Amino acid sequence: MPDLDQSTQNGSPLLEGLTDAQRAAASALEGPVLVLAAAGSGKTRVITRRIAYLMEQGVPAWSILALTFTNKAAAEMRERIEKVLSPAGGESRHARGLVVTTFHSLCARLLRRYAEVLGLNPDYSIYDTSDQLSLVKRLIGELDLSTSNFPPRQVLSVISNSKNQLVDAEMFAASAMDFSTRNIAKIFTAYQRGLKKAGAVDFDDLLLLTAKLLREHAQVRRECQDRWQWMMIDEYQDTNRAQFEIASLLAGTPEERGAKPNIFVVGDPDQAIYGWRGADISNILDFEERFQGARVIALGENFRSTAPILSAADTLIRNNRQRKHKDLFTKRPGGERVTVTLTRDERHEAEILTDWMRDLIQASADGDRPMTWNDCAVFYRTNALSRVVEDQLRRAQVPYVVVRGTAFYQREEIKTALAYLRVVANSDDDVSLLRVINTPTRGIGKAALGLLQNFAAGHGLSLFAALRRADEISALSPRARNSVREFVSTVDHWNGAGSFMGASLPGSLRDLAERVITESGLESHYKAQAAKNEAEEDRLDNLAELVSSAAEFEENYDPADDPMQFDAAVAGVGTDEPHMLALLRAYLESVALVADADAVDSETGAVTLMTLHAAKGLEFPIVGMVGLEENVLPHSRAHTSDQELEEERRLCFVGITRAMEHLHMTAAKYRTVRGISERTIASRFLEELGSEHVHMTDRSDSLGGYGPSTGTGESWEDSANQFPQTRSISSSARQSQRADEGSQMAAGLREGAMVRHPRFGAGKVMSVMGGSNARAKIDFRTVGVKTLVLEYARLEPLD
DNA sequence: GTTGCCAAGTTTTTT
DNA sequence: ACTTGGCAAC
Repeated sequence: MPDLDQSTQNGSPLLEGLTDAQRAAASALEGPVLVLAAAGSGKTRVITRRIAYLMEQGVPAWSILALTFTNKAAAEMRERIEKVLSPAGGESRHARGLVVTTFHSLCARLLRRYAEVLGLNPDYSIYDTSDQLSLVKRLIGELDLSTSNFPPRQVLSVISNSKNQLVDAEMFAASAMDFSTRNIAKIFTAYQRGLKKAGAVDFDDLLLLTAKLLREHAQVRRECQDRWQWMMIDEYQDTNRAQFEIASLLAGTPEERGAKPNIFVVGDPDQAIYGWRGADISNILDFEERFQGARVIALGENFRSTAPILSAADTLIRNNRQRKHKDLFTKRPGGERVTVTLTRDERHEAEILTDWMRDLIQASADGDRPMTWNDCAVFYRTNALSRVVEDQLRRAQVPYVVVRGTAFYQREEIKTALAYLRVVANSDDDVSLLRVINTPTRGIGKAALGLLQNFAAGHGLSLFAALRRADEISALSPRARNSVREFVSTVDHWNGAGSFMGASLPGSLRDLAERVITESGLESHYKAQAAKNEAEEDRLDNLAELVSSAAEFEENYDPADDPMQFDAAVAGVGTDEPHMLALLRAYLESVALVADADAVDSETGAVTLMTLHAAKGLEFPIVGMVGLEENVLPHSRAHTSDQELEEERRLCFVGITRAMEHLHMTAAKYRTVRGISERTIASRFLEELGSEHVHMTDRSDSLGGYGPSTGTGESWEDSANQFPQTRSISSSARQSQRADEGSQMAAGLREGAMVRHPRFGAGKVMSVMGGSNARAKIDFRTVGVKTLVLEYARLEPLD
């Protein structure tokens, strides 16, 4: 371990520009440190500088491990570190080997590396919610239980909670007493057996199995501890029990280390919003107990928001009882009050926010800092609320982007194509195989499939192994037998019968993806569909987009980036394995672990729309929040306990504290839920903002003539005096003026402009279509005209 | 074996 | 409102 010179540290240029508290945190190098960082207090800055500073002090990059919650946050942090290390730009040599990643990715890699120790297939698939669901449904059937007594979703949620508490199927079964719980335990056990047989793990297993691996295998633990001498965890308040255990095991004990472990965690209890996913705020309290002698540093000063926004947030969060109060303060003077508006209905709500943003942008045009749509964001509690806002923005021709990173991968055609690839990587993966075996239909229907599944179960085989022995099933019709034979040989053709050594193997991941899509018949299937139904045309584009995503991944793939390449000597494992398989595996892993928040792109020139959860960690000068109503925020499902209600309040707090300069919160008097318009009740959180820093307006009766008339409910009457009536000044006159500009910004592209695509090369923009899935028709020199979904197409403008 | 229609449940947030 | 799953007709 390098000798850290404590005396010179404050002189490092890397610590310049930090406040005293920030500097204290960034330069607290050794031993356990807990940083309680209030919203907007510069915690990312502290972590970034600290890592850079460690390296400057001679700590090798590869001995540092930084954990974040989203890939996006990890990528950003890495970028910022590289910037700090070499401000002039250019390759930074220092950062090589530095691991900045998410808990889940780290675990995925650890499990890959030590698969053998756990008796796990190293080519394991990662099951997402829908894969889990289809497995559990099948098992409930096989166990002769009914899905109405055991709703698969609920069963899965019990299983997930259990795993997050580090309780595996065995332990769960041991403590299951009543009838229902015992049956759930049966399903749990069967589920784990099913996963194991399929060579698959779910999201929770990634954590649970890693915790097990580290706990039970001292050798593995030692290897990891030797490698990572310095650990950092961001958003620590959102770690669950399993993550705490993993962090704890990686950090080690003073006895194991011969010194206090260097673990540095940063969190804010007021921003804990993942309790429902098993996150446990007591991890913050337990930190000092587990890591004796931990230093605790508080960052209180806010550098993000104006005073009124901050005061409103502070006033709100004081309503949480289970909380240690810490002052939020800013030295920034001035700032306008927070706007709260009661609107007629959800369309009116979206309209008002749109006008508001447009007016702010206009007003700033002549100032020293002109704003653009890029500076605006709209947050909502549930994804369903985005639609109306989208509609309104589209009508007003305002460019916008919906942050939903997982949406692409959940489309039917993409899921199917990926299922094919998963079968190529791991033919034991029954859930994926079942998805593709008759998609598109190839004559292996219910009857044939039943026989094959029986045969598999009877011989203890995976389904694919049963397919290979289809000839032994006499009941199978010759026709089906033929289809099966053909299917098996197609798959064999793709993966060299599982060995990836066959002569006809495709040379690249892109080729493989392309071949799978055509040779599986998916392409012609969707082509036929598209000919019948225009709405299906997207699917072909999406499949093409998947191929480019694979191509892009391949281009950026560097096996040396794998955090498990401990060093050339230790890495031994896997050096002579087929490159193609490693690549495919890494690709499938990367698509399995995308998060919604990963799709945030600050360069689009568009308003950003996202859930409050996805907004964590971000900031925008102009923020709108919709749906400040009871049963929306706080959500109707969060009314059963104080804990849930307080989490909703923190969620609201997170939204407010994203705003730097302007904040507008709205509530609709009537909201259409599942087709029917319902009277709403204003969110209790609005009152809890206090009145001093808030400007409330009731516009629910303005522009009358639409929606039900007032007077039926008491809900708004109670607080009527808080919403003084004002006349709405429509800015629609200004709308058309900026409309053209807006739609072009949506794409960031103009017709006739030249762009570069990672795969297709240079091309000319023929036309641009805005909206939620903005597309552009582009004429490429190499491949001709293609329609691309801008969100996924990584186009670069060329001038 | 495949296709198309109707009924029912459904979504709170996400790795 | 919108998707999903089950069932009957082709």
